[in-house]
Amino acid sequence: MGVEPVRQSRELVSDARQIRSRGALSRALLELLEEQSFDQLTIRAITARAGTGYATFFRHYPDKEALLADVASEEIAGLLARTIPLLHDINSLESTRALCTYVAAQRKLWAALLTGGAAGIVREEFIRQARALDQSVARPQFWLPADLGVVFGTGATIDLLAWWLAQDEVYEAGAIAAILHRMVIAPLVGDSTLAAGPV
Amino acid sequence: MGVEPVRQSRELVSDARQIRSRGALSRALLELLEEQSFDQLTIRAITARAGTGYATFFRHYPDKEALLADVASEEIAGLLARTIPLLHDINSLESTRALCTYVAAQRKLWAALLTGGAAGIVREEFIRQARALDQSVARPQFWLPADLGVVFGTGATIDLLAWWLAQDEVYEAGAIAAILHRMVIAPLVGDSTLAAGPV
Amino acid sequence: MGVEPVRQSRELVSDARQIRSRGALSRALLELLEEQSFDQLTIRAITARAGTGYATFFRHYPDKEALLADVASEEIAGLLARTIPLLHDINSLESTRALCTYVAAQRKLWAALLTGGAAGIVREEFIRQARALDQSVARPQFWLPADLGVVFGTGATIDLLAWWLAQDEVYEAGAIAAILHRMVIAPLVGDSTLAAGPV
Amino acid sequence: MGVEPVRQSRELVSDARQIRSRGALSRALLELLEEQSFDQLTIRAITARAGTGYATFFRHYPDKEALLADVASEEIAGLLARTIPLLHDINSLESTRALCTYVAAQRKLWAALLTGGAAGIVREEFIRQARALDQSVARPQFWLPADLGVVFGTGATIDLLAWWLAQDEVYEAGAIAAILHRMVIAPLVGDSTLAAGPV
DNA sequence: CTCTAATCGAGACGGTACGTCGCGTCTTACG
DNA sequence: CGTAAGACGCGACGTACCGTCTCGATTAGAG
Repeated sequence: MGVEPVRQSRELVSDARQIRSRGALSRALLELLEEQSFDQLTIRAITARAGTGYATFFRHYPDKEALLADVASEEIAGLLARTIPLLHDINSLESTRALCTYVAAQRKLWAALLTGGAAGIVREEFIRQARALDQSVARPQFWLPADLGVVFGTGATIDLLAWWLAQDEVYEAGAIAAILHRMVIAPLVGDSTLAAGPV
Repeated sequence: MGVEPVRQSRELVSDARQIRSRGALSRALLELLEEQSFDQLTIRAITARAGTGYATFFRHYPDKEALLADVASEEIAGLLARTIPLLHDINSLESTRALCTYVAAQRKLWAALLTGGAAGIVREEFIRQARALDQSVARPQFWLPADLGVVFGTGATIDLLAWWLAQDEVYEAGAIAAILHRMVIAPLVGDSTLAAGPV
Repeated sequence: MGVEPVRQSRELVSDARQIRSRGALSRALLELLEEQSFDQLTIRAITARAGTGYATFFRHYPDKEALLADVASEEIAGLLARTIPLLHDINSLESTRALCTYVAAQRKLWAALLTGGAAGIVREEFIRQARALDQSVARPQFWLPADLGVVFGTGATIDLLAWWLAQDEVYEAGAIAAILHRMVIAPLVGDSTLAAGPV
Repeated sequence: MGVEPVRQSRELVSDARQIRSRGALSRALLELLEEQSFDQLTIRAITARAGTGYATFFRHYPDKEALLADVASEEIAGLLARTIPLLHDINSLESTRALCTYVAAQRKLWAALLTGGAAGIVREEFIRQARALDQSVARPQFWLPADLGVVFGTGATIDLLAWWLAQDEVYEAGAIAAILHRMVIAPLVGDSTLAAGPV
């Protein structure tokens, strides 16, 4: 009877109506996150903003968190995949600059995710995913516990990017990359030359 | 009628019963935060755990957040007061060690606040208070925006302490202080000797 | 677009598929009425039982009630046409026996209608139709309001038949006819001989 | 937490607020039953009419049926207690008249219960309760199955009373009692004199 | 025997009532 | 007569079913 199992993945949906509904809900969520915190955000408010029926929400997602995950999870994975390698690159400063440029290219999305009402949740999801990756890749220093390295590196990077995206006067990606590298990446990889030198 | 204006501050309370109720509620909150997230914590659960009447809660606090603030706000201010000066001390490593020792002395409280269900809120409150302090004191480097310095320094310190308190095998305060200094404090104050050298 | 006007009457349908769908829905309704009440019966359950698509239901009937009416209305009219004349027959006992024999011949159908989950609705439809007939035919006694005679006669007859059909050990049609005649028909037509005498 | 067990019985309630709420809900139910059927009656509509909050309904009754039972169950038992003895009284006509007078005295209540939207349910509850009573008391005739006697007697009596209460021009209790006695009671007890004679 | 239009299944959708839960206010009965 | 216990109005929750709608995929029956 009232089965209607929730579709798991975004791409497996072909029906045009479903695509429309999901798009509307995602857009509504990002819009509302600019105004209020994720916790005090109502599913009713999301569906109202999206222009869909209330029950339609549950035909796609079991709860608010699932919608956020659908919006953010892959983006987070994508960004993480570009962050972890920073620690091994020969020229880590150049790579850091590439990372910032990538974020700047999707500035609107990342501003919503990192400075909006879901910032805390997105931040935790970042760290959760980072910890789940093979930690051996993230062990740059013998005196630093690997897990702490991951938590510190990921958290500090997110904080720095979030601060950047929250500014009205836009710093250039290069400037932020320099700071990010000097404050976070270099201490992790032990790149003393750059860490100590001028920018 | 049902006027009963809520008492604003903790010290203005003299009645023995009020002190008892507030203590019970605070203790109940900290206990419950070890089990579940702050958001999904109900006032009914807090009062049940505290052994007080449901309505009694509202005679002391307007809502959950107020109770948390009452428990955490001053502690946060106290810890912050010990953190900011790190950036100006001649011997910042020594000061960092003092900070970690202080936290270790109140390990139970800080574990509840920094690793429990309210961790996110407490973290944000830390940063909020830090930003509100005179930022001039926190400008160690010309190439680093002052506000970003505060956000980065505070956030990274909290993350590091939270990670430490979440470990079962207890690292010594000195070891953590060394890491904290090398990863966060030194880069902020430009203490290149320590930052670059081995530990 | 979605015009597809609902067919009003049963006989105007020629397409084999429509006949099949309607038959399946009718059968499903009667089956389900043996298990639960008409009210708590959902259209989804009917179509599932019938093996038809959900929307197909609405291509034939505007709502649940219409399906029930399609199944029951003509049967009710047919039975009523055999009941009313009882009141004028010379030999009313013989006619009553004929009525019961007729019901027994369609026992399965009438058991579903009179003892199943739609019993109340079918009963009211009986009385509604009986009242709509010319009431002059039903005025056997000067001291009895005609409308009351119809209501009493129809209602009591239905109740008696329903009780009969609900019994596991099957009373013979003749025995029920005797009781029906003695308790309902005779008092209505003033047949004092039979009403007062022993059976 | 959300315990608040529903109070079972009407009299065990002492709190003035509960009494007020229950009264308002009962009154609202009876009012609305004059306008529409019980099934299509919404709990929201009942609470709206009663002027209470929606959730308050469930603090007193688990569902619509329970409210109806609270309103009707004892009244039904009371009326039944006056109906069954009719079959044994020496002077059954006199007793029948007393029954009708009793109903007339509470005309408003019984009109709501027997002619309103819950008529079918109330009727079934009448028969259910009657069947549950010791059936030996209701066996007046050897040729009539006891259970059928109960069903017929109760059902026919209710129908007759319902018809009476539905009339605008009010028949006198005595006139209805005469008809009820002649059509239902006399045939059941075999009182041939009255059944055949004039009124 | 084909081909065209009616009918079908499947099920997403906007609605709305359900019954539950927690909030914060206000009343009551009890100690 | 002050306080705990808890009833209340409110509103969001997640579920179920309604009746409408759009999709192809058959499949009948007219030509």
